[in-house]
Amino acid sequence: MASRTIENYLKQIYLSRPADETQWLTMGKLSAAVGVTPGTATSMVRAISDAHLVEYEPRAGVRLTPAGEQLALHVLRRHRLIELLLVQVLGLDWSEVHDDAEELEHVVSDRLLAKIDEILQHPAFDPHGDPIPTAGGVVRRQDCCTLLDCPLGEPTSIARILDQSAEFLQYVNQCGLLPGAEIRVASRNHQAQTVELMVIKSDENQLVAMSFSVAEKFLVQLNERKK
Amino acid sequence: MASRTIENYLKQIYLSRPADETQWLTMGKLSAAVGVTPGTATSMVRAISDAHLVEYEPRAGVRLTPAGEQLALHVLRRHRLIELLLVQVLGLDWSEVHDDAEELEHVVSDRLLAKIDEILQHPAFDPHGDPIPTAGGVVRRQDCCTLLDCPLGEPTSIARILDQSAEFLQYVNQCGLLPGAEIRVASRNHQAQTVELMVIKSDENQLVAMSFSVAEKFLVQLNERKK
DNA sequence: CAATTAACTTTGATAAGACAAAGTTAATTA
DNA sequence: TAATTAACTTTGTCTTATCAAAGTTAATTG
Repeated sequence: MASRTIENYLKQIYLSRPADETQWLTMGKLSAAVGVTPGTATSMVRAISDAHLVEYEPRAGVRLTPAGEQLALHVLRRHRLIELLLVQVLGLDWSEVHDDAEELEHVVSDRLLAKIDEILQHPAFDPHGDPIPTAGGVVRRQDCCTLLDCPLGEPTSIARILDQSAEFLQYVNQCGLLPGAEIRVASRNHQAQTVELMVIKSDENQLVAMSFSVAEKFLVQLNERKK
Repeated sequence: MASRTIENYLKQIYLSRPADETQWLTMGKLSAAVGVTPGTATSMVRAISDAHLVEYEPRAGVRLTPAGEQLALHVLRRHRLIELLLVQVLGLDWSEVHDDAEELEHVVSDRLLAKIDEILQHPAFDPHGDPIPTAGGVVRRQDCCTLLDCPLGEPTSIARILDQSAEFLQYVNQCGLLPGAEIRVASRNHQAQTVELMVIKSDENQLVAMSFSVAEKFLVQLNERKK
């Protein structure tokens, strides 16, 4: 079995992988994501490569093998199911569950995870809108775009928050922009680098403004979202 | 903070400590309990002793300091609250929760533990009848005796199972001897080294026989048990 | 195209935690 | 009391994971 350290590296390699699948993840980005010095990342990646979980090309970077990706997705599945459990069953605030899940994801047994999955009725998304890989290691594709490139004026809803830091999620809470929230993007100002959007609530609507860099952290859905 | 290894040593020192508080726990027993070679136990105990969590007397053994005992009780509190959560909320069988709890006890944050405690409504006992130390590190005394030395003929009930192995607990399940079960000890045969007892069920009673060595693993209550 | 620089790798050292095997104590037996 | 033995400690080595600092590559810039 892969150590918790290796599980962490694989997860970060997966999460930080470049959009273009032919590209390598550079060691600089990986070491930053894992939180170790570049030299440490190099030697760990060499070891993980010996176990055929990643391909490593010196001075180019690192890339998951199919086996490594499966392992990464299992870790991610654990992480996201646990987050949902903490929110839905234990009643923790969704802005606070990330750190606990980060630890728990490495110790929860398959048996326990199956039970959690069952209790939550095989959910497809975690509290931040991140897709939960299936037990078979398949990620359902989400048809999403960010608040920067979605159509203006059309009613849509928040699907996913990409920044999981507690502070940011508390801001998201205040704005009422949690996954599922109904919104309409009112305008974009390229000079001011801001987006204005309407949050549609049952009682009253609310206008929210944010910078482009923040708007990028919100994904909105294009098609109907299942479950 | 104490490492997970140290937490484990402290927990085992607590659980294996001799009944007489002036006695030392020998290194042989400790190494067996932790599952390491004697030499490893010696060097770890030296390190833990440097941190003032235990007293160590070469060739005599080891004993918790007040600080070490508090830490041990916190680990035990986590373990037992987690076991109860897994049984009551996640619906796992009580014979299967020990191993998961063994891992989870080292990673659950104080915040999460407080939430678990709240959801379970501040329980006093885990599924095996083991007392859950309070957040302040106090263990409620149980007034118990084993099936070997409790009075004959009197109605009483099972309070606690001392053997937590899955196989044994499955046997306990079959006999219907879980904590809370109403029983009456019918007879003891010192020649055959067996105890016979009546398990009082709503529909019908059942006679169960077991050896002295197994009877010792059951504690029955003397006074009324709270909560 | 030489000099600079950013990114990466290598090297050497360290800490935690473990084992095997050799060495030591102290109790038991003869 | 000498020999034996069980229990414990010491010593040396290993693995995993880390850092700091020195060395290397390759891209950028003047």
